[in-house]
Amino acid sequence: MTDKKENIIQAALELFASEGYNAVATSKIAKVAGVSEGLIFRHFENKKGLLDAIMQDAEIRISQVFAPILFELDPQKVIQKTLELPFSIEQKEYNFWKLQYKLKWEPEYHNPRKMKPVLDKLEWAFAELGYQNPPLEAELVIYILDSIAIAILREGLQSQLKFKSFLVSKYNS
Amino acid sequence: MTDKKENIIQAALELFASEGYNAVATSKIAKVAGVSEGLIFRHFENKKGLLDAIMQDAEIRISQVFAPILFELDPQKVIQKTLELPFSIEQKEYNFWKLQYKLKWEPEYHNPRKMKPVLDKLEWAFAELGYQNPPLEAELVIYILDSIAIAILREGLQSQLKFKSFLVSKYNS
Amino acid sequence: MTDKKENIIQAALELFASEGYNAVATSKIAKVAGVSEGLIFRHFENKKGLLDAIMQDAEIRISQVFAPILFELDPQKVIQKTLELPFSIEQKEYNFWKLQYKLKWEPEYHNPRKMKPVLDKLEWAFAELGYQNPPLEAELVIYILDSIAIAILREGLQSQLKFKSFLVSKYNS
Amino acid sequence: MTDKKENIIQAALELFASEGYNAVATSKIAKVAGVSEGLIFRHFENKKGLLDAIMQDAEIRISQVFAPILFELDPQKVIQKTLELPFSIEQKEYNFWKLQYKLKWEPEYHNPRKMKPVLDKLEWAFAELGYQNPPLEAELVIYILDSIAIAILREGLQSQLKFKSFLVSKYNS
DNA sequence: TATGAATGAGTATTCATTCAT
DNA sequence: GATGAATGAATACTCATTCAT
Repeated sequence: MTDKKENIIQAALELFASEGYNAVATSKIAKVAGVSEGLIFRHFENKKGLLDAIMQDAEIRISQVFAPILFELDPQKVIQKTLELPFSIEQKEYNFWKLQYKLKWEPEYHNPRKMKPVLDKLEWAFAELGYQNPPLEAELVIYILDSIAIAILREGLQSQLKFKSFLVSKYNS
Repeated sequence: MTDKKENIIQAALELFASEGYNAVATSKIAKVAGVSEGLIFRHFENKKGLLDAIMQDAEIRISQVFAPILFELDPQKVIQKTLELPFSIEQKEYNFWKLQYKLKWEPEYHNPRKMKPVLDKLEWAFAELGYQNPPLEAELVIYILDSIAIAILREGLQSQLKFKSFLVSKYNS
Repeated sequence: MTDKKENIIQAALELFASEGYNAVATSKIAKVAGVSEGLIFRHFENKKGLLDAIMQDAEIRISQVFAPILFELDPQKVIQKTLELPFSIEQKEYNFWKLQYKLKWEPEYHNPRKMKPVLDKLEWAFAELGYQNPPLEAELVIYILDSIAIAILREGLQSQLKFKSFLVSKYNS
Repeated sequence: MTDKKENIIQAALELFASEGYNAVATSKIAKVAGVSEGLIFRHFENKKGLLDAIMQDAEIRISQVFAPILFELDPQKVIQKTLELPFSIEQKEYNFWKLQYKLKWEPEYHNPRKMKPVLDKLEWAFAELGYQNPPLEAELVIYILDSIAIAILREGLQSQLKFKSFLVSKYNS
């Protein structure tokens, strides 16, 4: 990928995340990316195509984040690693995740499939540990983590750190 | 409030909730409301003023939803009533709540103060019941309920009903 | 004329004079006049009708200003009284005169007929006093006075007072 | 400057001069200029920015008109050349000058500084020729010329030609 | 690949005017 | 006479997109 194309994607990610897809003009993306407006449309079919490209990148990044959990064989550690997920988001990835969460409201971009492997693994872990209702326990953990992730993205990591050990001990049988 | 002003608010609420504030043209609001576009600006200073009016109404509605919890004196019932909140959202209020959750990403409209009374009451309840960390328990419940509410708004009540008894029994000491 | 109608005319005169006819919204006139916007259109056919009414009033006021000159029999005094005209505009009439001068650019409102009597009288005076080219002398005086009046309206009387005696002595044979 | 940008300026100058800044819609400017309305706002920040661009061009044009007077060394000729100014306005520059005079009523655009050099030169000329009150004589000449220029712009050169020799002989000591 | 001028449909907003009360 | 809600056409301005270079 050329430098400029990458610039466009970075600028768009930043702007879409902070101001929202609709609120960002392609002219602004071009300015922030330091390229001509026309170039956006040479690299991407249209504005939506640019968003799609960003979201496609996402799938890969997300699966990389999940990999260590999926390869984990100790059920207790599966749960612990999952619980630690939101606390390990790097600052430079905030925009990326903000956009993911904002777009959850657009049916087109909300595909729960992305979480399915983690959900399954969690379910397996809870089953292994003898929990009564593994599927719901697993889903609940995801819910909790979503809310914490959103809070971190909005208010910063510090504000939520208190939950880290709290949750870990809560799920330590 | 005149009929037409109310029409505008209803149309705007519906459209803002489903398509997002920025994505909705005032001309569309007018058409859906069955009024002239100009009337929107006689009643509200500008498009944002219309959103503000909607969100101001919200504060009242929200406090009405919370009232029964705040007046509850039995700690166990406080928790139970709170847990039941998302499952009792009426269909006709979906738009209203969708908008609330979507706008959480706009700092201007996300004021956690709205939840503070419930949070305090929950904390009190957990303390009464001898939980080790009442503040975090309380906040965690809110997080869970937020996620469930969002899921209900997106996928319907049916998809989440399974959580109702699951949560109630989980918090039944 | 009712109070409110008069209010409208006063407000319109003030606003038209200071901001220009096109730049003033009828809603603003109504607000300044302290009446409903609808009332403007009950009293005047439309916005232009309001301007016309103002300009019709003008004709009368202007002829009153000119009367003392037209009745003067001493040619020297005719000239002197004319020269003193712009210096005797009362502050509260500034808006009125500003509007007159601004509208000179609209052919519809610039009618040189208004000045004709004064011009004729001046011409007669210059002829009486043996000037070589009375018509041009007369017209020149009007030109000078117009420029001075405009300067006074724009910058205040003080800035132009120096011209008063200068002109009087210049035309004192 | 591209062709189209120049077209816009020409169309705007023409329309602003004849109908007034506020009375001209940007859509009309675009139509007369033969460009899309959007282009106006690519080249100029907004409607006022277009006016500003026109008025900036003006400063240059005006100083070019004044140059021959400022370089003149014979005081008598300084006066004569000044007196001839309004009679030498070319027809194709009428719009330009109309706009200058119309905008004199907007404090933002009326800057007397533009005339200062000519005024100073005139004052010097009158002093050289032994006039009693050179500053006022100079200012008076400018006043007369303004009125004549306005009359020419409104009624055509023919109507005012009679003043040319009249004034020249008046100021020929 | 990259630019930047240009477009045309669309956007929020204003405004003169109407009308029921 | 007077109000104020309501309209619809117009206005300044924006934006995604195209295209010649």
